[in-house]
Amino acid sequence: MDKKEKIVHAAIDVFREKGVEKTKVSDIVQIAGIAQGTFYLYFPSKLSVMPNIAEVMVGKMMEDINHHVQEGSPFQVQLEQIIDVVYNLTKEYPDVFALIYAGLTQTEHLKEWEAIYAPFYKWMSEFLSLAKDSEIIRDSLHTERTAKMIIGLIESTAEQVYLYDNKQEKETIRLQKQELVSFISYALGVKR
Amino acid sequence: MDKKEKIVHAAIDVFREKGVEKTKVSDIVQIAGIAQGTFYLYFPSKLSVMPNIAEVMVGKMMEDINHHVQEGSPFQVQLEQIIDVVYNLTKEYPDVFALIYAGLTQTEHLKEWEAIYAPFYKWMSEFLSLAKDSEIIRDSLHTERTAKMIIGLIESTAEQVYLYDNKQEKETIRLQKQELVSFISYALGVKR
Amino acid sequence: MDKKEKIVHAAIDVFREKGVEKTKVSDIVQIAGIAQGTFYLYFPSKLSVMPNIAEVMVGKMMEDINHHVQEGSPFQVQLEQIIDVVYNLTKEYPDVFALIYAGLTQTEHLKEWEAIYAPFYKWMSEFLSLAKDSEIIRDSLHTERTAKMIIGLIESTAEQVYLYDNKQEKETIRLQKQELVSFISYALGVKR
Amino acid sequence: MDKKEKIVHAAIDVFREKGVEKTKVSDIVQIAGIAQGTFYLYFPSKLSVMPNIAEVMVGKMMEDINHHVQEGSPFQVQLEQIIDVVYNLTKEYPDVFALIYAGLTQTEHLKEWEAIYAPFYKWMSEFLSLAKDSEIIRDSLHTERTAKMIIGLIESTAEQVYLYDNKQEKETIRLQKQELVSFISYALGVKR
DNA sequence: CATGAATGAGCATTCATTCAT
DNA sequence: TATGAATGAATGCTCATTCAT
Repeated sequence: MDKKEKIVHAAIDVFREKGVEKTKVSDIVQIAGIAQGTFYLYFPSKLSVMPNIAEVMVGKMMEDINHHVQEGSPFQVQLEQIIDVVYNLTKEYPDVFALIYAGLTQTEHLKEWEAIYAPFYKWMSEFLSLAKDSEIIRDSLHTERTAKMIIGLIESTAEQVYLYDNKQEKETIRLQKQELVSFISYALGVKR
Repeated sequence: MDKKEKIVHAAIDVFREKGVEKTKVSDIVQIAGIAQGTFYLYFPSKLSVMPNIAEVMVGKMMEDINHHVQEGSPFQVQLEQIIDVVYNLTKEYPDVFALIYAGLTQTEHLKEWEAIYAPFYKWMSEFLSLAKDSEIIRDSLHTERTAKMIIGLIESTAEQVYLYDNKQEKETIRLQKQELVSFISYALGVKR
Repeated sequence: MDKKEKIVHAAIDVFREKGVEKTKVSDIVQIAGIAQGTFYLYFPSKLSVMPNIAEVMVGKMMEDINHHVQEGSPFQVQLEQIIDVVYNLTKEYPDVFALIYAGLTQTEHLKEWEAIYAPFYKWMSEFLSLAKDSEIIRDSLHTERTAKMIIGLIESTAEQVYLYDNKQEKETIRLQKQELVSFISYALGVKR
Repeated sequence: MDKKEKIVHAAIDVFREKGVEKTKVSDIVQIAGIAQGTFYLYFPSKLSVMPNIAEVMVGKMMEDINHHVQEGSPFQVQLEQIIDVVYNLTKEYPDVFALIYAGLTQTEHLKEWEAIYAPFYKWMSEFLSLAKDSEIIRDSLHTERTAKMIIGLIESTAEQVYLYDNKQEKETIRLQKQELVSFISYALGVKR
């Protein structure tokens, strides 16, 4: 792992623990095990690490998707698998996405968000296209637009469950997921 | 308007203009027209104003909903009106919601979020209940859970449109909204 | 107890607990159970309470002396009783004398110290005079000067025992006191 | 002279001139010729410099003792020389000792006092031991305990002379010293 | 490339003091 | 007299950034 990667991963850890505002560059370099000055060889400022963090997180997301969503499975099952991936990542990194969001908001990097999220959007679009071609979902939907909606929907519910609500019970989460699968299935007009 | 309100409204203005991180307490008190020390009589820190800002924003939201959503109108029209309200608020305060979100994440106030958002959740639940009772939407959905989903969905798409995508064209936004109405209508199993 | 007395006693408590520098006027008024503004009706500043505190402490000292030193007892016994009084007060208020000292140093009130301590000096002078007249102690000593020395000596050893040395054992303290009695007795040329 | 030493010496100067309470960290760093932030690399706060100041002062004391107390001289003469050293230092730094005392009281460093003063205590103990072995002073005294007493006694009289009493006349001081020499000589049972 | 001691502008925060009630 | 909310000057302290090694 090179120095740059070390910094990014250290930043994720520290941001998670202390929040963006309270994190000092000195905290990051300490965890990264490098010198204070070295940080500035790779990043011009604390917040400029954000896009790289986002990239890492989206990378994780895509990796998990590729690992856990089985192309052969029925559409609804794949949908559940996608939801599981997003929920699990949100659970594991309860606030990193919020953090990225916050961090990006505070800089001029917001525009990069689209580009960073592009792989996930693209994957979802293709997933929907495939289903549309196979006539599994309704023909009237616009795959790109719908892809973004679904991703936003899954993420926002995941956050509601793992961030806002004070630690819900397993059963509640299961019900919530089921409701979400139904909601999306109906929305897509899945033919059973 | 008492001092506390003055601070909250000044904070909204300054946060919008400069972002949370770059805002100094001195900026806020200057706009609020009070002394530096007075701020600390009401709030222990800059970020602790966040929950109150959130309250104000949700208040605005509920007010707009009550003004613009006509109870007599057909379900789909009301749905469009709700979406318009959320989109317009997001457009008017493009980053305040992001800010609240970010600000809350950075403090321990995240748990208050649920309570602050409660009025909106409740309104939406009742809106769905009514429609369910009138057999306008499918009977199988759970109104509370679905209410949260719809709110999360509308907000996340609104943010995608007004925050991430570099200022979209009007036409694109219109299409996006239409797609959203369809998506939700299908999801709810609206009987036409 | 009138307001002024309340302030002085509250100040003693708070100074002991937090030290002079870290004590806020607001702490004092809170303990005194009066309003912030009321403080300034009686004292112009935090440090100006010091001389009154000193007075209270010297008052306590004189009171204890009058209670515990028996005029009829042999000289050495009375000496031990004096030492006990000073030691016990130092033990009970381990740092108040240091505090007064510190507080006085920081203002222009140092000169008042002499006046405040005067009763104790006077009492000790007379105690020595009496003993000198009765030919219990050597005739060559100057009672005023020696009085101050003895007081300084007893106080400094008391502080060494109760402030600096990390909480000594009872036995050590007893030995120390005995040594002190001997020391002073020799110094005064006590005839046995 | 390294940065830390610079800070300590600057602090002594500023504390002497303005008193502890009125001294700002910015005053110290200005005299020390370093940056504000640098101060905090070496000391966590203004008062935490105190133990180091104490060390410097005790260092000065020992140096003067070694210079001015002649081992060959008669016991009484050496005693006078010790008293002169303490008096002169107290005169030269009329409030630094008070300051240290005050400063230590206000922090948690009081316990360090013993360690810092140790060299002086040790020197005095040995001085007494030697005199005891040579049968110059009475055999019944405990050297360590008596050493502390004598040091406390000399210091407290010096402070009475140079701090409390409003600038005494030379003659008064001479008499006071003489009285002190007598007092100690009797106390030690010096054989003439 | 890497370091980490030093910097000092910048800001949050405090708290003695006031004054309208 | 008594109050305590409001004040804002004063200051401690932080921490991103630099640069000589």
